[in-house]
Amino acid sequence: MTIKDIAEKSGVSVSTVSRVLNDHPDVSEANRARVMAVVRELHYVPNSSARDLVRPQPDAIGLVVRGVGNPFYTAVIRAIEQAVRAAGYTLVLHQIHTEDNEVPAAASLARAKKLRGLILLGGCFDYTPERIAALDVPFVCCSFTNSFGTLERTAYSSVSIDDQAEARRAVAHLIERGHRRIAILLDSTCDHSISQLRYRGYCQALEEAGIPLDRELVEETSDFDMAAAYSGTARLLKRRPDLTGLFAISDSMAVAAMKALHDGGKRVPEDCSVIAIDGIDISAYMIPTLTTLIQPQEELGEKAVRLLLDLIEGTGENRQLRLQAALREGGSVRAV
Amino acid sequence: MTIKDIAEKSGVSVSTVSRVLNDHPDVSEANRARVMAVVRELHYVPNSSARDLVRPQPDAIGLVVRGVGNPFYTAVIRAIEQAVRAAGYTLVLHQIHTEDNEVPAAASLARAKKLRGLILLGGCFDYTPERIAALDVPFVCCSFTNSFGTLERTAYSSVSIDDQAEARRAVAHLIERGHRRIAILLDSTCDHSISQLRYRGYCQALEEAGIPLDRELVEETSDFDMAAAYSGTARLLKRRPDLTGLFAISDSMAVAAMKALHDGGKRVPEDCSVIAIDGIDISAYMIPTLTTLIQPQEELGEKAVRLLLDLIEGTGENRQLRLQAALREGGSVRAV
DNA sequence: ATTTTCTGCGAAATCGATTGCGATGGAAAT
DNA sequence: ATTTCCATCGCAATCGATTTCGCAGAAAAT
Repeated sequence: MTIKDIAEKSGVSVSTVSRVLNDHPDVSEANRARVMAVVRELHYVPNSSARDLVRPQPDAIGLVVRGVGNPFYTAVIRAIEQAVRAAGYTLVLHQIHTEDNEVPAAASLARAKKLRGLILLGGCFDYTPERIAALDVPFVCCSFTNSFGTLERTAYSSVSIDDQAEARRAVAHLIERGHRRIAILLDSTCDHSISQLRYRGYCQALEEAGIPLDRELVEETSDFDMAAAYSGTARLLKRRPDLTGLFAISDSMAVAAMKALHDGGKRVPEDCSVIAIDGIDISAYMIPTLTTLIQPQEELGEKAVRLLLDLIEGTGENRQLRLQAALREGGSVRAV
Repeated sequence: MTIKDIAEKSGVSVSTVSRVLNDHPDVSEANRARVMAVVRELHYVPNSSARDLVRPQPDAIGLVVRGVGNPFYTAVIRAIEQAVRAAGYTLVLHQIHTEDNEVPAAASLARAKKLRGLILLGGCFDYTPERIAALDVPFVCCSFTNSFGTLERTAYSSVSIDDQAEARRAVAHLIERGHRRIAILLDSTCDHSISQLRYRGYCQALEEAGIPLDRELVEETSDFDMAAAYSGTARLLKRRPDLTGLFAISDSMAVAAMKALHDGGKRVPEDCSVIAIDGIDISAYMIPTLTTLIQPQEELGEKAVRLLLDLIEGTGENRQLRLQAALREGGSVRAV
């Protein structure tokens, strides 16, 4: 059903129908009513492709998220959505899974929806410069590590915390309180990922304190979910029951770890301290409250949007922002 | 920049360019290379509106979620996405906020993206039949209560648990274990919502057990978040320190409540038992493990998609599915 | 009564692609 | 030397809307 059908059935020209549909003044009340009646009767909806062809489409930007499941992203997404809306854009959200490669997804998304720009949230960014160029759309990475390493800073925009530095800070926090046998819980779902950066921070903190790296204290789960974190911690505990501190690379992993410690007979923080990075809402309600480095989730989202808008409307210059996390001292860490 | 520009710059007709772009065989290697070179050089991307005008666009269905923040929806969304993809459709995700009215949002979404159908997830559905008709697109409600009451069962498709019955079951679980002073923690962000249905179930269970309703044991938080649940529980505790059981209408509220109980000097479950509904992942990692009625999250999503596909491709008949929740007995409930 | 001003309306151009069909040319077959 | 065939390519129609422009005819001004 097209506008022509409406025109015929209501005895006017397509122009008039179009005018009615777009609230143009140049149409009589009688015709307007007649056309509207037909439109309603036939449940006619204008073809948006045809419409967009003539009228420039409303500006939209896309958000590609890997694993909406992670509660950490929730607040970020919310902030992004608000900022995007405030700037007069529409947000199209696209979820991808870990198995997928997000480049094609992002590209097809951008193509299909005529997006002005893209925000890539939560994933790893190990693309070659060629693949980035192939995207051919302004984009910014949010909490999105580029571990490919070969990219210059001007190759893309990004906003995130300094993963390595913050991880170092978290581990140093434990070391300062006398811990020496500190385990790390990380996940290896994505090579060269945030996990790797935080692992480097862990190593760095140990090194600075003169503590040799003990591979037995490194537990790498195969999956980025709580069940894996739980069983990983259980294995860790069996291997090294003498550990006194645990650094989890995410709050949700820390939560699962605390449960595993508890079930394994370890009290937190009396027997083992736990620290993490993220600052998801629910971690404040753990018993004891999780000590963690809170990422500025709202700010991450807002800044990401700002960077993207700069790219789209402004200078078009790539920038890389590193925000600071804030330590929340809960009850999960104790000096030994 | 249009296909015509590409054609001119590479010295061929638009047809040839189009053929190159669409991998048609009827084009020489020389031309193909030349055109591709120009395309890359100019970073040309075909206008999808124009393309869609000629070629029918891939089928997409939309998912309108109120508050992606709620971790309960995560698994549902994942299941929906998978099912949608498996059926050969694309999923467009649209987040809305509690302040917004989701009807216009959904309608504009459907219109703008030419969606074949809509899934409304997690919200309340108090629309009049007229407003539903105005949507004019196949849709199904998933975990989406219709409390308007005036709608016949054939007016729309839906899938959810039987909120009232499951709430009754949860509260009965406490009553069977000897509890009589059972509080309920609910939220009133949305009138006539899931919260209301679960409240009815609470009342029903009490009534069946001959326990009079005590308004002091009913705590209605103003916001659907954990902070509100925490302070609500604190108020509750101050008002009625003699309570022995607590029914939270969601897992995340239960988590906050457990923290408030703990901070208020009540041990769970020794002093107060806690039960909830939802079954979010993290609730299994609480200490003690939260006793809850687990909603079949994957099944909810899968069934929702199935119902929608029936509407789109099949009989077009509206159906209403009620799935069963499964009791998980954690450590948060104890007999008195 | 004639001219001028509006109001409404329709014909047709336009947006940027895809594609059927016919034309062209050279290679192969006769 | 014709004829046939096949591989390429371009013309033009088409998709479904919006919008400019000009033309009617009624209303207002002269």
